[in-house]
Amino acid sequence: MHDLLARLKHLVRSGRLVDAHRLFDGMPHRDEVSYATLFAGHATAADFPGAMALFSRLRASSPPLAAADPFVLSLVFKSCAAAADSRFLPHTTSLHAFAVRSSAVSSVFVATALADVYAKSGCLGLALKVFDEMPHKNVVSWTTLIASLTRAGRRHDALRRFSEMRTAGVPCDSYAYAAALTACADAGLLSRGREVHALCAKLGLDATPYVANTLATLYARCGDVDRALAAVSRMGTRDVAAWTTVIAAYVQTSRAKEAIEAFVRMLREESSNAASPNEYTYAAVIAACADISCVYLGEQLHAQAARRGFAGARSVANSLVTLYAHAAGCLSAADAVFRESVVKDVVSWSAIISGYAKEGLTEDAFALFIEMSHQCSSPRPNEFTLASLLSACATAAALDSGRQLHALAVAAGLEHHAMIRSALIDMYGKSGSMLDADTVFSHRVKDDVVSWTAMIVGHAEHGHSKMALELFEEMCHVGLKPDHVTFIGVLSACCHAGEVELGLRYLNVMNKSYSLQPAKEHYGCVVDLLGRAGKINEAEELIGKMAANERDGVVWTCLLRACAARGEEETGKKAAERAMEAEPWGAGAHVAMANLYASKGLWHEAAQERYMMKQKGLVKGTGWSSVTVGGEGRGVGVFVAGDHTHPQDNAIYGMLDLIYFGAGMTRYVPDLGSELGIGS
DNA sequence: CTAGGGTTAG
Repeated sequence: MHDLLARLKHLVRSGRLVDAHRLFDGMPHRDEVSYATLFAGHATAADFPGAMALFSRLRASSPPLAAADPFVLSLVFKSCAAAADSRFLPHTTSLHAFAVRSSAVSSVFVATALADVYAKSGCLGLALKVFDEMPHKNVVSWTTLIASLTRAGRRHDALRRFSEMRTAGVPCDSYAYAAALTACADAGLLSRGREVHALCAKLGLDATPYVANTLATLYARCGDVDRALAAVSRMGTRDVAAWTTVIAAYVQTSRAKEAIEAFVRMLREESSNAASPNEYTYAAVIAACADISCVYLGEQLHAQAARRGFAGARSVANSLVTLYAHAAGCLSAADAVFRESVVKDVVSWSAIISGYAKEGLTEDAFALFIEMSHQCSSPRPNEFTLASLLSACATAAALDSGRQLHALAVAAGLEHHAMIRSALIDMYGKSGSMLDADTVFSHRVKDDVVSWTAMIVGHAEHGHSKMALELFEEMCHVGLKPDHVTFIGVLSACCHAGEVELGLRYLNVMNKSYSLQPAKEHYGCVVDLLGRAGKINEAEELIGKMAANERDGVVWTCLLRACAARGEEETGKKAAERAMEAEPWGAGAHVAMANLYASKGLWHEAAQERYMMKQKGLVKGTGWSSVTVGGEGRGVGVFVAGDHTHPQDNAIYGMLDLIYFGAGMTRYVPDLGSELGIGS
């Protein structure tokens, strides 16, 4: 008999549940112990239906066995908690009732496991009730309570319970410290975390793998990579989680290169220290690739993860969708990974939605959102989902849809979220309603740089340059540090207002006072500003100050446009050449040159540019046509009609329509409107 | 034979 039980234990431990059942069925006698052993197998397999079937069998057994056995019940609950499926809630309720009737709840094991089930099924209220009714709580019960509160986002309550537990004199173990540290890490409470760190260091528990990893997570989330690495090095050998924590720490602090290097080192030491990357590791390192849009390496990691059988894991799939959705021109790859992934959560949906939103494919983004809402176990949209959709509305200037999303955000209780607030301001600003943007902005706590920036950009885009600049000064006055996006707004406000001196000063301030290195976008604004003011030489000089690899098609096209406006043929030609070098696929330089020639009445040269575009295959689509219109200062020279590749240009089509109608001309459908010198 | 913990993606 003992021999059979030992064999059963062995089979369960090695995960051979089917063999274990066969042995179990063949046993001459089955008692609570053999049942419990088998239940443990169902628990590790997260097989609640199997556990329930076995439980029914136990209750019907003859001679009768004690179904209320604490060993048995705690394992049934454990398998339910591991399955983490809210559909099992009715079963949990009846098992709870059974446990109460049979007084099994008085077992600290049963009650703790039951509370854990409720917490993991999203019924924190019921879980807390079970906890509070427990006559004796031990360190495991307290830890479960603390972890449940943390998972539900109630970190401060979790830490209160941690203090309560210590006051009650329950000695903490490494699990308890890890739970408290997780609460600190999630809430970003560095000082509280350091206190807990000191407590467990006194007991020497900071070297246990779980605690060390939690400490590393805490410090990494607070931006202190050095402390995170120090925490990990306290443990004997780095396990997978430790490596992953380190890699993730680099990713979270925007150090993608170091993250990738750490991963490479891990692979190199793989054979000697037996720590192989798992799905979380791949998810983290692919996220690093996504951050720096390194699709090439990301694809290799994709292949490697697939070979090792991790590509199907939800975390890896989500990282891959993010990688491909984030990089230009890989949306179909993102879509393929998304469609292939079996289990989709709110992160998967949000990632793919943001991919379509970023490409300006507003309708597809909304179609996906609707598809997500129609899923049978539809994930509730969260701040990431709504923010992506709001940015899609912003690019499409879709005010009505934006308003509906605003209502949705209010209904979901997300309107106060910083991410949502700034997305709303941006959407209202880009959709033409600064009044609504201002309402969102002024009714909330003004401590968020992104919201201020969205307001500044909004005012700048509306031509309210003075307001934009006043807002910027106010923002600095209240002690907020502008970032590089803020300066794009500031500089474009100067550009719209024609404030040459001011623009140059801000470009300088950016570097001197805020130690922000101006990027090509900033130079682009000022080049445009100088060009519009007719200071073509200064504009050219400024381009000379940029790093060579920063000089993209946009700055050259800015200069070219300025030349076109002033009829500066020589510099214009030079700029056009550079623009074509930087963006051989772009048609803008040809269009601008055609405009330049058209404005001088050089119709033949203008036509020549059009012909070159056709030669280069830059004009796609059927039935393309081009029309040359005589100048008269109406602003429009040459335009080309082709297929729409940039739906965000819709606003520009609209503006051009107006101009054309105003000039008594017929409507047209161009895709290169932005190159016609209209807009910024 | 029983209950709790760390690593990930938008």
